[in-house]
Amino acid sequence: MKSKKPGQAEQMLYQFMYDYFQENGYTPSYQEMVDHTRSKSKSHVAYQLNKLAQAGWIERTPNVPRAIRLTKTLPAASNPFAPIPLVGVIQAGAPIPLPNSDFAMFLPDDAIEVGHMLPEQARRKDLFALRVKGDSMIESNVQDNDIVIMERSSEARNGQMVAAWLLADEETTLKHFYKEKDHVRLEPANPRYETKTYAPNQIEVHGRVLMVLRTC
Amino acid sequence: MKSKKPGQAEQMLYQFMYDYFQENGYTPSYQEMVDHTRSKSKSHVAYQLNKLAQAGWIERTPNVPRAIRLTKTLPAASNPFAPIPLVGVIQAGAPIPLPNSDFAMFLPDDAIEVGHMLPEQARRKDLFALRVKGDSMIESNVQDNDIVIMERSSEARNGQMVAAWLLADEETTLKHFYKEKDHVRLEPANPRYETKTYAPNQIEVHGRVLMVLRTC
DNA sequence: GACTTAATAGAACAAATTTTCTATAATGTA
DNA sequence: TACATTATAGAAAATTTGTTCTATTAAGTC
Repeated sequence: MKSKKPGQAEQMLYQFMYDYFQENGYTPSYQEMVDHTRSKSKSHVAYQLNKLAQAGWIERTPNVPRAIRLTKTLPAASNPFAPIPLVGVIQAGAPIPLPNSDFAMFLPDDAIEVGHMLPEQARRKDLFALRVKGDSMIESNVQDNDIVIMERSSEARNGQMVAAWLLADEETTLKHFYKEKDHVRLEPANPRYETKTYAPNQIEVHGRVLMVLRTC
Repeated sequence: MKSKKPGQAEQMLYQFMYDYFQENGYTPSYQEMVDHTRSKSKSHVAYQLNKLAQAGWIERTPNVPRAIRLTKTLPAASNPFAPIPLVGVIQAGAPIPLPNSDFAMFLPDDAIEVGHMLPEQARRKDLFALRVKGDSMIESNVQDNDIVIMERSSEARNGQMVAAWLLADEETTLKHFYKEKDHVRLEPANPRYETKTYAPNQIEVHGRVLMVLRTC
């Protein structure tokens, strides 16, 4: 398993593929790579792609045109205002399943989009946002329809507001987190809802709230 | 120009393409669509794709395999915690060009990611986030390295904090916006920086700040 | 019901794309 | 220097893929 880092040539190839994908929504063909990089043969492109694959930068499906997955994220060299889709709900009251995986109703003339952008940074975080449904956190200043910005994290300290995945119910819920001797307590901030406890292996913390965003 | 809405069959086809793309990073071939939808011929798939294209749901590049762009966003039917890359900087001090379009150094072992999610919502907004560089907004409680969550908007009211694109410099800057009789004033909140005025056609407002996020 | 239009298949075709193979230059190494 | 390894080309071959054409069925319409 010799997986050296890609050389400069491969990096440039990757950059080209990245920009191309950003621009077109699909990856370039080998010929196009030849036309836009220093490589002058498709076989050489294949050669370089093998290296990128070995290094874990890309994933390919053999024999399928334009089936390259770019796994390394690059800062957008193009329009920093490019919008990105934004979907998802989290339950703050009685938990309900979020992703309505059934067909039927999905069609989004009304898809919200959230552009985004952030640069490389020393202490990078893995952030995500959820729209809150339910009012169980109402006393923590989180209301129905708010958006919570969260840091992805599988751990939490007591008192923090977390997004927790309930294994048994296959649902996500937004609650205050308290770890006790042999169980985990998830406590809503609204006295109308009850506090529940779970075995530690019955919940997964997915992230903790960094900030609340009210889109009004 | 008869662009009726896609029927249920086309919608299902779109859903399949969407899920497929979500899963594989590239769109399916016509044959694969035949295999996974009710259509039993590639020509029929092409027929349906034409409708989707007419309706503005997809964009295709003729004669290019798997070159379908899905323009409608669907709620993620899968993992709502899927991370999304997050890149971009905005200048709050003396403007600097943001996207370092040059090659050389981009390679982001340190790409920040911001997962996201939001559902369909009545009053949907087009949001995006920027990392702030510079300290010109320091008195408005926006510091270097902060992230501002913004609403995309080409208009702004006086006093709002906006991301403005300076046409002459091809740079984006974060300032307070004031429209006056025949020019626009962009005012930093830090007295160490000067207020500048621009002809209305020399700046483009791209969005206004909804919220500040400190990732510390 | 007669007739026009839309929806659906199937097969043949033309085109684009990835692989493979062979060959040559460049580079490193003992 | 001799030798092995890595980089680079070129062209042919094998696949995969989108397109076109013809036919058949279903659906609307007067």
